[in-house]
Amino acid sequence: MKAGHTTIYVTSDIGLLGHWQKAIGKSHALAFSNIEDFFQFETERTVAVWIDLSVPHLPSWSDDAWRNVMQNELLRLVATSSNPHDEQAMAALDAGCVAYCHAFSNASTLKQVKEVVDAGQVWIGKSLMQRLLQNVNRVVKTDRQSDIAWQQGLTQREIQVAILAANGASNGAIANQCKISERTVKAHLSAVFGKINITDRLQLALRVHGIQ
Amino acid sequence: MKAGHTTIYVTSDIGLLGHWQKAIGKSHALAFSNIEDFFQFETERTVAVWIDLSVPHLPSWSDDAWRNVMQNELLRLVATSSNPHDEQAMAALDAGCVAYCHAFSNASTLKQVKEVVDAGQVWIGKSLMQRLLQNVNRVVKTDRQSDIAWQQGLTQREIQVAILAANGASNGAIANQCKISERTVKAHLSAVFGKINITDRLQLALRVHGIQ
DNA sequence: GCTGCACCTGTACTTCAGGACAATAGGCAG
DNA sequence: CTGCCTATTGTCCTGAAGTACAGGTGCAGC
Repeated sequence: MKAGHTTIYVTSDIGLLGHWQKAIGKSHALAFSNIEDFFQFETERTVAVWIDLSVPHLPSWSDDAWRNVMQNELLRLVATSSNPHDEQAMAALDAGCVAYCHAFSNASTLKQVKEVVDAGQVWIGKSLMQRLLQNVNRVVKTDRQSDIAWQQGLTQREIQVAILAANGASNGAIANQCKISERTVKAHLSAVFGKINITDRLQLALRVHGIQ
Repeated sequence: MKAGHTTIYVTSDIGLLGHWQKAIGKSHALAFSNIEDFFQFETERTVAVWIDLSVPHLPSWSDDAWRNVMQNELLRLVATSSNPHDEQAMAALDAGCVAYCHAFSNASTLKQVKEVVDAGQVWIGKSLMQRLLQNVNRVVKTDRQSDIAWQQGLTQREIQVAILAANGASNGAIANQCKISERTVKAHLSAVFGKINITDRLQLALRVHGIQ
């Protein structure tokens, strides 16, 4: 096995350190038991940094200490947690970490993470990936769903008129656009109001645009 | 090197097939040059399927053919593209693929993808990861920004009244809640309308809630 | 002390939204 | 054929929204 990058382990858990050294490697590796020591560290070559997020006095990801670390092109951070959950993972990755995994993952998984990180890529688990994709979809789907939820039971014409009204068009403007009389517009809107149980076009706008 | 899972290559590009066979392996591997043949395939053991998204007649991800494939626990799909971009990647991953990479990635990268997939994890590149995280953040950040943009130049009271009005409260209701007269509510709203150059509370609602 | 600003209130008026009551016409299923 | 639904339009009326004009208070800065 080739030397790979220098590795730094940051943990105050002596058992975890042993686990890492066994799985990932001991040579070319440094170990820090507190985060301040790591922040002092300087390097001239690429370094993979394995951080146990349980380490004491870990600053917030928005802290300046992290900003400096993340701006250093030579440092690649691997966040690990003994109690992993998606929020923590997303925060870590968003801050700039290139991997997130269970601190006590089995040796082959840890080795794999190391290889992926050494190759300049990122590593995340399956469940986290699904979570991320869900978020992407939610942006689209919530929009799409609120475009259809309120329409239940409405006729095509009613929907058309409702959308225009919900976007700020006056009855007269809607009448012009739909080539019908203003009276008819009122009729359609009244029908809509009754069906979805509201009383005016502002409520309609809130429904149509998915507010409340 | 251990046998790993069976591998299936789906591509009509003979050069790509050679590249894959060289990088990932030829033994325990099948090759299909068209997608229909793959859809016919049945297995009793876990199979990693490398799909060249340039293959002809590739159905949409929402197609029933894919639904069957994705529901099969034994099949792990690796999507590859000769012209990769984030939209395609997200669509593929969302559909259920467990990896997405450049079809002609170098041998070590392809091998790494294989290992990650064999380990039951997912593999994505760095830029795509950042894209996913951006989406997560956008959900929060856009909401927050549209909460302040329209407030420029308004007094505290005006903002308070505007928010209530934008959420559907009548002038009378706002008056009660703010312990002021209905006339004053009108005055505040008129001031707001003038300052942000609109004419009625529905426009206000659209602005406040970041529509248009 | 004057000035500007935020905040508050009143009367009067115009405009528009929405409800009540009513009617006509075409399409479609039983 | 008849009842039901959709779409259309009409008039009358009420009430809310918004504007115009006019005026009150308290507070901070010059």
